[in-house]
Amino acid sequence: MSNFDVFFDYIQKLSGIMLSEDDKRVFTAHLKPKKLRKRQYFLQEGDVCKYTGFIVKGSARTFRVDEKGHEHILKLSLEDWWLADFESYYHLTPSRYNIEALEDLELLQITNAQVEEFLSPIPAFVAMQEVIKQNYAIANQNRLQAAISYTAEERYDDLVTNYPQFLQRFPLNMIASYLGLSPETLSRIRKNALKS
Amino acid sequence: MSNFDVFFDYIQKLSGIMLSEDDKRVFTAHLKPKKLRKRQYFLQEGDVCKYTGFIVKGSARTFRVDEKGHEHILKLSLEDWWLADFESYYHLTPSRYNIEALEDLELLQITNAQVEEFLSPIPAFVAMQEVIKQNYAIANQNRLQAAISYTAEERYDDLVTNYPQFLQRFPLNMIASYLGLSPETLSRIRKNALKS
DNA sequence: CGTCTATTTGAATGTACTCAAAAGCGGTGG
DNA sequence: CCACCGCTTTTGAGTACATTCAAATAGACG
Repeated sequence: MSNFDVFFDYIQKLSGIMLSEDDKRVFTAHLKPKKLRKRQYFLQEGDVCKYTGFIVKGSARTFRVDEKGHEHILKLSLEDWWLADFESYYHLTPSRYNIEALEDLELLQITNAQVEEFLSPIPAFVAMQEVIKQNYAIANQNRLQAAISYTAEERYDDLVTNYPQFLQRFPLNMIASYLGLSPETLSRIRKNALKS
Repeated sequence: MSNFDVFFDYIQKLSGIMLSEDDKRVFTAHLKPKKLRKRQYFLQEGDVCKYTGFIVKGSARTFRVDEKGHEHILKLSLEDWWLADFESYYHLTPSRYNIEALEDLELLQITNAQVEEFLSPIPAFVAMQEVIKQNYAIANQNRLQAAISYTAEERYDDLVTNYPQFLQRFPLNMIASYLGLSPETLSRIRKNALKS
């Protein structure tokens, strides 16, 4: 199955609308396949995030570096997600974030201008966008809720329940940063969790 | 200026599209004015959030009660925001949140089904929704970033800078909960801030 | 096998929390 | 108009949880 077939499946499933051959030709004409090797950067702090990329294969992290030089992971991304700093992407402002491939990445990427011009006329694409934005808003709200009112241990349990695949795919120090914890604290939480 | 005029101004400004008299008639026909007194609930935990309400006047808080009986404020809302638990609203599932008026509220409310049927054909409304969802996603991402990687003091400074109106309108114990802090800690942070 | 990185463990520190109580403030009724 | 009541905010003391720093162990990769 080609990269585009993966994408066609995804959009049809999410939108509930079948794509015509014409639709598919529009996508193949404008979505640009791109490969990144592990540790390569999709976006660097200070640059404008011109593209959003659909992840066909691989994984990435979006992180910020604070004044003390500590990295904080805001987002971990896997297959079937769109990769971008959306603030920078929509507003075309310099990004405060870095996006780095954690595994070799295969993307289908496109600019917002191209989306507006070529993809927005396709109903399945518009419907897909709706669903994505809804899911994204809900997921963020839940994570925010967890960050504000849960203890470190509850946040970890939440991750184990809701995103078990993260533990398969990402090293623990990345998970720790994603949860807003030091690696040592996560290690101790996991040790305790074994007992119960 | 009537409640609807406030809304018409808002939607025209956000969408960049003028409303026709026909458009306005659709809105007045389907957006239902609703008043809530201070301390009344717009939504109770366990209920489905059937309506979203445009806030013409007043303020509200969205909060969760944990097992220990502690309240955690997820969102503080003022004029020109839409009030709802969007997870419950879109999926029609029971909500985990309560939404309570902190000041007398004047709303224009509507169900998602009505939006789909009557409002979605109006281009200005669709454009407005786009902008709102984008802003909401960006704001949530920034807050998440702050919650994960900022200290309590940095989060407070952030609020002072980005949402100074919150300090005018909400009591400090609400602000504390919104920042994920105990009221005592916020009090001490503010005392320290005076020195510098 | 050796090097580099990730993970775990230990000890000391720090930040924010809890509990308790005092002070401040606003509204209400006498 | 003032006294009282309820609620918010502040202050103090002790505690808990997570962090930092340092070092040891374990794993992955060439």
